[in-house]
Amino acid sequence: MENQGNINSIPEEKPVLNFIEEIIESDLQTGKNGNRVHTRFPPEPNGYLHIGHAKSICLNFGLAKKYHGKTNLRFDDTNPTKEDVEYVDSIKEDVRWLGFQWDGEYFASDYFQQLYDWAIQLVKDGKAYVCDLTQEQMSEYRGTPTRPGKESPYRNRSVEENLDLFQRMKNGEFPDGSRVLRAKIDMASPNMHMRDPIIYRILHAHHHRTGDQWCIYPMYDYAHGESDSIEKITHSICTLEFEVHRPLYDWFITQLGIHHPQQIEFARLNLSYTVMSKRKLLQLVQEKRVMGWDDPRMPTISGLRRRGYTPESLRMFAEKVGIAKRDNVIEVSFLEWCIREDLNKRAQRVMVVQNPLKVVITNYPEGVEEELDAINNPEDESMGVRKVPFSRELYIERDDFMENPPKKFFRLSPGTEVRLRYAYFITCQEVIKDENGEVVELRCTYDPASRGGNSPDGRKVKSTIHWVSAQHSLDVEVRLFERLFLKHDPEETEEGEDFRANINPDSFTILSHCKAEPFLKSSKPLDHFQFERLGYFTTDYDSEKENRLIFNRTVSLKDSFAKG
RNA sequence: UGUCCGAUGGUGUAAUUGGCAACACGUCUGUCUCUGGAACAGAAGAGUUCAGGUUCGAAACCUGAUCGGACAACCA
Repeated sequence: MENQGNINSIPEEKPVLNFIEEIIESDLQTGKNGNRVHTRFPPEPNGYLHIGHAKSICLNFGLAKKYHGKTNLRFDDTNPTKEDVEYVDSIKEDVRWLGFQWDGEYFASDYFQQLYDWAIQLVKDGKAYVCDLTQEQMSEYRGTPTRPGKESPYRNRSVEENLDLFQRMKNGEFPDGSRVLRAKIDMASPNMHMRDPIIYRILHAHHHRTGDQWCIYPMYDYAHGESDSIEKITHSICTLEFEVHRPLYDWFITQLGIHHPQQIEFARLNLSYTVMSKRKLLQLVQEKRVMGWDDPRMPTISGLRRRGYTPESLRMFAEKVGIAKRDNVIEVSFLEWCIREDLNKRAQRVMVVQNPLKVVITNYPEGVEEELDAINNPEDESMGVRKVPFSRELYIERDDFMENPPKKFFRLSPGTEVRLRYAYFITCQEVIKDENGEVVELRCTYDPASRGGNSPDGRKVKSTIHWVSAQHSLDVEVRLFERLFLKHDPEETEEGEDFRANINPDSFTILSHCKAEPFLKSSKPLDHFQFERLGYFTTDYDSEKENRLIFNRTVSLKDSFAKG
């Protein structure tokens, strides 16, 4: 680097702007919205939020924060047949948990009256009409992307007739599906969405907020832009598939002559090996193939939370994947890197043995116990130390012993000396087996002078292993989850393959013979730990319900899913 | 046989709008450590989908192609 060493020539840190920030900054410069930035996060309450929504949440709230603006939370509840209050509650909880606080909280249903009045205005202006075509006829008349559509025979009804019919639609005089209100635009438009799109449909359905007050409901395209406009949103950010809808978004607002937010599209998040379709996730829940929306295998925010992901890690992930218009597929390993990065700095270390092997220290006095100091987090001294009990009988990890070790194996084997972390050097003297030849116990000797983990003679050991004192140990249950859809990369899923193939309520590994430090007794749901050498774990909600300690593995210490 | 979008190391995003293609993750090498694929130090890796054109100069502008995506729900 030519600038090295010369402090004066170090270039100023250039802020890296994504294309949306560029639009906002340019609007700010021209004073387009009176220097206001107002975004919104507009989920439909028809399911739980997933990691893809997290990207959108971080974007919208992040932008508002960066430009000292505001962000609304708006529920796009225009289809009562799919929506429910359970979902609005979960959405609020998830957004809050992610660390964001919205300025306004609204529902599209708050605007039903205004939307209706505007529809009347469109009818009066001759820009909307009631159409009696059946669904089949309408799709026939609509044409195809390569062939223009043709006009509905009802297209030229008089304003009076339209007004009358629309009011009677509203009054519940017609059955579902019998008529719709359509915008009068252009049946020959190359953009299918401009071929006289439907504005209102008849739906005699109970709405979770407005009850039975309405039996006609606005379509997304009609309700969304207007809702943005009512809330004086400046930048309406959505995903790429709505790009084709933008002309329609603009059309309604222009016809109505109301505040005009700018719709900006960005590429949605795709995660390798992960199914993110709400419809499919709902299917898993309904078929009870998972414990619920918050099953630790689910890519939902609540599932990730229960699995031990932190808001910080998700925010870091969202920031690092960036914002662009190009389709992308992010490796799940990258998400896992983010959570390791975060947890490495803050997770309390604790020794847990997943597959215990008994070790007896033959030269350690019986009936004696002592407490040794263990560091809570080598990455963060301020987390302090704790006491770990030590006694004559211990458990170590079965994998940490090999009777006939290969060359690179430095852990315990007959005759070798290793360090018990924070404790003593021990040497394996004898291997005890059962009648099947299985190793059931090790007899070792310890060096009393190596207390704390170092020998005064400066002798080195090749390895340090973790352990727990048998009599003090806690029995805990550990759940190991795979990624949700291990073999199904959305890119590679073959046609006809069932994405639910290996998802079952109990299709994860439960280790029920784990031995842990007594320290864990006080752990509460969603506490984060690093079980030394084994990975990051979090206490499951079920611990309280079932009155025993259950831990979910958030992620292993290493990337066991590395490409290959 | 339509319209609209997009294409930059293995991955994801940049490139002050025409001026030496940068950052992060991953990969590799080394050091260190009382867990560790942690930490620390270093290296390799793209000439920007292709073919033309404009220009002193193109990832960027123009033309044509190729590949990928979106759009034909009374869903959002």
